[in-house]
Amino acid sequence: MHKGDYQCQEPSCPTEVTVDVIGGKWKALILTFLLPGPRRFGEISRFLPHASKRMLTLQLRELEEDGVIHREIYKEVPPKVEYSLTPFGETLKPILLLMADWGEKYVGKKLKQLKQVESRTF
Amino acid sequence: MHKGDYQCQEPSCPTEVTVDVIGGKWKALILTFLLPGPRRFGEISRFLPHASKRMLTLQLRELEEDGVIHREIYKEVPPKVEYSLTPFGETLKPILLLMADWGEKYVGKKLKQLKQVESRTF
DNA sequence: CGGGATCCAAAATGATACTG
DNA sequence: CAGTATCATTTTGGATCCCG
Repeated sequence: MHKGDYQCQEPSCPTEVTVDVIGGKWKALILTFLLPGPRRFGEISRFLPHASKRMLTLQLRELEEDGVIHREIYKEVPPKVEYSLTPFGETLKPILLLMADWGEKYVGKKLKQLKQVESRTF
Repeated sequence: MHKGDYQCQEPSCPTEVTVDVIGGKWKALILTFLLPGPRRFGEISRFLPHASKRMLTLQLRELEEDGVIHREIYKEVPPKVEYSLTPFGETLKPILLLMADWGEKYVGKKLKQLKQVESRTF
């Protein structure tokens, strides 16, 4: 069978493609946040208080380049920019929902684990 | 509704938990590779030729700490170490399969995109 | 408001040598 | 074979200032 001899040579490895698109530090979070509908930059920023504006911008640009989100600029003063999932981006929905589900189920486990690490320092 | 006011404060944000577990550079790849059954360190390494032994070790340790993989050491000479999914790790299977499916569908798109970037340099 | 540009600190990763 | 240790380098990320 030699199934073990298959090499994951980017970028032709399927899982690697997906990781490349949604694997960034904040990408899955951003995309999940966009699932219900368009969001302004400030909304995303407030949703992810630990991400700097700079990082957010960088991640949003990459998502845009990959064609999963759309950036709509309203010519107003002050400026207004809305981000939304493209039809292509919508195809990620099943993965994003599954990730949210799994995480919700195991938030407790993760919290307990972090507590143990904390207590080690004392 | 104010749904936009929800803040993703780690580690209690569901999606963030999932990203934390499978979001590492090689983690999704490793876990997917382990789906069919146990694998030796060398097999994983050959599957991911772009990952250094050092990185592989680090990622495997983290996956082990998160309880998604098990490390079985056989007291032999030369040493033999097998990695396998734990029952907990198996719960990630739906996500991993979906990620592989999605990637397979859009490998072409990604390749085309990379070609465009290449041609820009000329 | 939604960024871009720049500089710098810190973290992630690579390269290499060594080991039970 | 399956790592560990150390050092060099690259990549990320934060802080700050500026701008339309």
